[in-house]
Amino acid sequence: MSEYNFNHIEKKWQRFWEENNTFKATADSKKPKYYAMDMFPYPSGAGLHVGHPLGYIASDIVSRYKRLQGYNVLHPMGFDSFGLPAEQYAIQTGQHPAITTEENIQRYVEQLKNLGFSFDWDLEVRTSDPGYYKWTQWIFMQLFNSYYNLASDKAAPIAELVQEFEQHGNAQVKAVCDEETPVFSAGEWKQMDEQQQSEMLLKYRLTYVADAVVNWCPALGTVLANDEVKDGLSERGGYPVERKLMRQWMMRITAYAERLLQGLEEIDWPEPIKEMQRNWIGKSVGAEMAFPVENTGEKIKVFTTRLDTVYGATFLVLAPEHELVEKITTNAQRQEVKDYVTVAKNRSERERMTDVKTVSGVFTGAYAINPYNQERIPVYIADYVLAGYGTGAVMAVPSGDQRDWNFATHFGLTIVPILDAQKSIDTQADATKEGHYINSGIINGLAYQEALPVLVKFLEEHGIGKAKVNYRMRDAVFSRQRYWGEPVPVYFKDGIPHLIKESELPLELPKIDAYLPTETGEPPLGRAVDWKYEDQYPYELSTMPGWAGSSWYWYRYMDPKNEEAFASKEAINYWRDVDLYIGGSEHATGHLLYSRFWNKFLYDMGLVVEEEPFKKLINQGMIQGRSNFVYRIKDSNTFVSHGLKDQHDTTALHVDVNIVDNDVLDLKAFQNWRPEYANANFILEDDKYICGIEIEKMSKSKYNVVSPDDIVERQGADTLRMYEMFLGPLEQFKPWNTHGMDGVLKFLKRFWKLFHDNKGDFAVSDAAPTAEELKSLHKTIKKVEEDIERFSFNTSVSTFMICVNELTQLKCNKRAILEPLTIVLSPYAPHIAEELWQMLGHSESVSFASYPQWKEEYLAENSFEYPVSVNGKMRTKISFAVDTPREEMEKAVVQDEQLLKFLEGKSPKKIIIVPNKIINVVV
RNA sequence: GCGGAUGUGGCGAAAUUGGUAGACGCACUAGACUUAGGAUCUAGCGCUGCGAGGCAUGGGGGUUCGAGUCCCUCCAUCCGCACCA
Repeated sequence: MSEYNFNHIEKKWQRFWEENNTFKATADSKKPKYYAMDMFPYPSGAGLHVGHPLGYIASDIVSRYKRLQGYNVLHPMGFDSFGLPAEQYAIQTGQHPAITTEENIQRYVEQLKNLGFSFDWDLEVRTSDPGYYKWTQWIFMQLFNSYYNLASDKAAPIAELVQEFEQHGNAQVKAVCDEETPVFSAGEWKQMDEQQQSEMLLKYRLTYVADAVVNWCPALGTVLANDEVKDGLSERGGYPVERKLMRQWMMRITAYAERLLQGLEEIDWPEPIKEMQRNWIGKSVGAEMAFPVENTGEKIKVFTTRLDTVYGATFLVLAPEHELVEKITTNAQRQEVKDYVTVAKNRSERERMTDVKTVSGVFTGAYAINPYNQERIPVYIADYVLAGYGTGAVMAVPSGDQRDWNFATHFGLTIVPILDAQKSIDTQADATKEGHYINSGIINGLAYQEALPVLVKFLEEHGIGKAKVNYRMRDAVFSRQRYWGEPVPVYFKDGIPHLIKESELPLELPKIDAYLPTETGEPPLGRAVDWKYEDQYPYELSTMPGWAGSSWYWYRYMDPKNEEAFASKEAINYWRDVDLYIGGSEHATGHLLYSRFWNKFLYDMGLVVEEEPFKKLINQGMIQGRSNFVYRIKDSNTFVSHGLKDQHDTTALHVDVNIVDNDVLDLKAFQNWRPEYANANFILEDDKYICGIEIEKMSKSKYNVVSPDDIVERQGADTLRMYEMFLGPLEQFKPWNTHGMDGVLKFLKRFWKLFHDNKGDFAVSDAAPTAEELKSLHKTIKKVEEDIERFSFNTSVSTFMICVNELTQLKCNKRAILEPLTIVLSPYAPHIAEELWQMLGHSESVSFASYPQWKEEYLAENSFEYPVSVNGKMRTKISFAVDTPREEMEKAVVQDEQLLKFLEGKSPKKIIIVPNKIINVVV
């Protein structure tokens, strides 16, 4: 073989790896572990496009590198195979989603194998596999059987709680539970019947059924989680979403709010993602206090982060949905309030969000009493107060809050200044905390820091409130009215949910005749015939959301075939957590938060050993599509080239990027593309049809999808891998662009050529390498090591190119240089590396070679040239051995003849030596 | 509005703790070879100037012997959150 025949080489080694199980990972190794994982894909019908492998290539490079470094590497791949598209397809065609899913996975696996990833395919998992979702259901059962104990600050078995109830009631219990949970004694507990006890326990369980206001999407026929709704539209499909009260399974993620927040401090994640999670959790520290309502005996609870402004509170505002609205409204105001509430309820989330400028609200007729100064203040309702946040009521301080100021100004309410340093509050509010309080009773003359404890003490002494931490995050809705998801392992007896027995897992999806809701509006599972627990009790008919299966899958990879546990103790103790997790940032508040929640729960249960699942996270940027356009002159079949389009009235149309080369349209191919274009005419510029371009998301409908298969066929997988890395920093978003791919292929050809003589025969020399050759090699090794350690893969590719350019110049074909270079290159271009490694006489895979370390002796023997500046001006250069001590260098510098010329007789004041960089002399 | 990021040639980009800005690749120009190919090799390629040199990292200011990098300020683009009390 004389030419670099990548097609032949790549097929050969992919087969070799598969047949030899080269990348098998087992937990019993004596080596240190490294767990590199990608976010597993949803296997869509469109197959992979060139954007998908970007993150996989990066994690594969790290995996191969870590193997060379002597680590036992776990590098698996699997499929998040429950999901909407397969179900939508099933609705249209009647084909079972399992069949579609299976076909799509086959295609994905084939495409992934073509790219030469070092996955251990024996570990593949699929969330829709009953052997897998058995354990998703099992974890659900553990959550159902647990509550959150605030005393120990961790989850605990519900059985312990029941025991406590039997002995002492719930007075001593410190647990996360529903707001309205009443206090009861042991006696009262025992008096309750089974149904009442069950209802009570549901208030404590980490997963529970409750009537909740949910995001209902009529078009999709299901509820959606908050993170699946963007701007009032569904993330998938972009359908409108409405608020609806429904009985749903919920996950008590709020119990973990504080730990989810604190945990962010320990993990090496990109700051934007951490910030998004902090934002989502939305912690705010403040106080909760009750305002009594005049003549009613009712109290309005408010939450505030600015208790210090309480003397400036001149009115209260309730959310229109607040439960007290009905009770406190006076007869005189009743009609007006009713009208306002109706209007507010009928406004969609979306309208409410877009219309934030308009001030609206209604007086209830009621007055509350400010407990600090006994002032009588009016109570309003307004939709700028949200029912779902805090207590659904606020104390309004118009001098310190702009929205309150706007409201007060609009309705002519009193504005009381409370700080002496406050700017004029005639035109706007001033939210600063500077100065000393005025008009403020017990805190007059104090500053913010001194005032707060005084106010909190007052609250507590009078029993009207307390300091409180509030979180924006709500419990997660866990039900989906869908077929293609995990069945919830629950049946109902007299309306009370019961878990099925563990031995009965998995509860498999029943067969149904159509994948649509029933006539009575029940979820598709309601169509299953004879699907009853013990032939009499109805099962839960909703299924789990998409995030259920992906919230623990990294444990299943450790031990995917285990039928006794979700993973064995040994496997979990060995692999522990994911060292490197690569995936898109779109999962910031969904998958990544839910996974951390479930992991913390499993940790509390003693089932796993690390509290945080993903130690290091990298978000790879999306590769965008580069769409091409043709311009059709209106009402004609004539297409005008991009440069001339402004002379005509045209319509821009997407054209398949595969029939465009370098923005030049292949006219023949275009005429054959679609029947209606067969007789198309063209107006050309310079004899060419130039297409317009736009950067968009890669998608079928935009005809800008580039499949990796074609690239692999034409330029090879190694070229594609290196090129995707070369394109720029991993985290960055960048358009797909084939210009430059030739440069990478050229590099691989040159590397191949170094091992071959003029006739194209394999030829390496055993001669000893020269210093120059060694320097080139070691520079490369050092740089590539550093690059991989800091996930800067694009610069490595440049380093390889420089090295091969240098060696080509030196005509170096020496084994002592090329052999280590092959090893270093192998994570990036594994196929060509294996081929050359074999030619060099090795029988095992290059992955088993040990990584060549930067050699101490080499450093000591070789010198480094320091540029020397005098007062910032570059003057000369002096060479030193790499590890020369600083004092020696300083001595040598002042004696250097070249330098003395520039010092002009003056002696240096200061000599600054930056290691390996520069020497700076200050006169 | 709040929070986060980014801004360097014709293009993708590099510069790791402040230390010779533009490595490497693409495109482009000139040349060599030739079985004419979308192959290979050589040289050039930020702006300006004949030249030595001067000017350049979104704009302005500062710290420093020295700033793409640090500080202040303004501008632009992208992303996230958004009546959160």
